[in-house]
Amino acid sequence: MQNTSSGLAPLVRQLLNRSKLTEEDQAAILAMPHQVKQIPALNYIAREGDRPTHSCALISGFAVRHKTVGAGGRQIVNIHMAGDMVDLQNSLLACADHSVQALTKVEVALIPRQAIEEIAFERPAVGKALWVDTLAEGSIAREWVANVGRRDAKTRVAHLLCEFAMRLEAAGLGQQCNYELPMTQEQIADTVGLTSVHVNRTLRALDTEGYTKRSKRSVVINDWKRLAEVGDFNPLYLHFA
Amino acid sequence: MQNTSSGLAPLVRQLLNRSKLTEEDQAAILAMPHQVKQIPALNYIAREGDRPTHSCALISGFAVRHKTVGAGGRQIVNIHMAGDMVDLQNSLLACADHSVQALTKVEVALIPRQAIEEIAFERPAVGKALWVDTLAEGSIAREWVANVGRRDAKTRVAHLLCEFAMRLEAAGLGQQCNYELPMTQEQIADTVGLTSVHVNRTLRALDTEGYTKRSKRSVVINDWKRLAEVGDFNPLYLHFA
DNA sequence: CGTGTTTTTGACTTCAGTCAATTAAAGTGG
DNA sequence: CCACTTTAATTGACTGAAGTCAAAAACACG
Repeated sequence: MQNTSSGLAPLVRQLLNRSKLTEEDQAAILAMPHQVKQIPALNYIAREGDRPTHSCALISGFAVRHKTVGAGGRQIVNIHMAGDMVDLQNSLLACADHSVQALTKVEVALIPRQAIEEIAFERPAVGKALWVDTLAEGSIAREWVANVGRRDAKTRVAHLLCEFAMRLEAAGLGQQCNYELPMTQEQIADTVGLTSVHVNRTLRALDTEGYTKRSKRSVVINDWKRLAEVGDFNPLYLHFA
Repeated sequence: MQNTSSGLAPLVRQLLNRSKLTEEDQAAILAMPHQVKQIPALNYIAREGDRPTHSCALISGFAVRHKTVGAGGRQIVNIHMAGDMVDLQNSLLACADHSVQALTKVEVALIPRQAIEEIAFERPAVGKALWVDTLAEGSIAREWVANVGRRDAKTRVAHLLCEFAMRLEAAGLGQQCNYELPMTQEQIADTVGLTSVHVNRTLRALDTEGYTKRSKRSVVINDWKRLAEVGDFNPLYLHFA
């Protein structure tokens, strides 16, 4: 398998956003055994209750992790893009406590659990990079707790737009101030803990007040600083080196 | 340092809730260099923006991690009890994105960052246990996103009471259906994303409707199953083995 | 005891949800 | 390429859960 053609190249790219890795370490990651799989939009990559045997890295497309609550609602608890490990969570822990769903058509690399554990402990730098990614993911989840717990609708939505912008750019998938948001307003609602109707009104307000310019799914951020301000957005929690 | 008297005994106990560790591995954890420190209630163990040089395991008492949002509110994003690693997060990542505050008088063990990294890679079982704990913590954060994002007040509060009950019992610090909740109603409010007034009304309602019996800070759960039901509580996400 | 939290309660407000209908966009098959 | 469906976005009128403000009661503690 040639390095640059490995399906795991996006994973390496993302890990480098938070950790240093030698050429050798990078090559070792690229050389991990894996199987590429296509998944159509809205299909499930994993389901709550699964006991997965493989870890899964996103090669292209977008996916979310979500939970279903008793009252029938759903809450999106993570958004994933190319290069993200989608379920280290599901791999080291015995049982999935949430589902992973493709938002768009998606390509994933399935990596045997064993291979992840081996590389993590044979190559400490790689192990540490994966661990750091796990921590960063936890950090993002905590920021989301604060976002849905203590911010009003406008701030919440603006915050999401900012986070997505920065992560996209870090993943090399778009520009921070001009990108495609691959989500319906209903999916945004399930992410920020609002209803789709209110998300609609809020997005509209952000447009009207000149923070953004949207058409279809495309988002143009007119003034990053101003949007970051209404969104109470401080990128520290993303832990990009 | 004798094993049973090591300040790190609670840490080992907690790790065993999610991972298997040989006697040898356990001894190695207990033997990590560390310094015990007392911290009075409400003091800070770490502050947002710190660049910590030590990791910190809780030996006794309770602590929270919280974030401050622009509008002046605060959101508690984690609750910690004896045996929890309070800031692996802060230790492997460069910069703390939240503060850690003692809820009660607290004893912590400060462990040099280096020592954590060494043991993690010299003893894969220990490294994996720490990693699993990191993942479990992320899992709890995700459940909190769902709790705050998609559940109503009564459900949220009941869920918190259930989570606390289970974690206390797992940590060997109390009984699942009869424990002391070391938080004011205002702190509960900052945890579940409500106001203290509404938390008061909600706790009262749970009492009136017979789910719980409270006096001061003590909580008695009359019927676990019923409370878990209104709280939409499924302990899977805690990932106790 | 007195002072300062914490808990409780009541009256009123508001932000976001609900319900329902309309418009716009994106597919689909002939 | 056009009628036909389906999904997504938008808008308006009304509701309701939780927030705000303010004051009283109950504790906790030096």
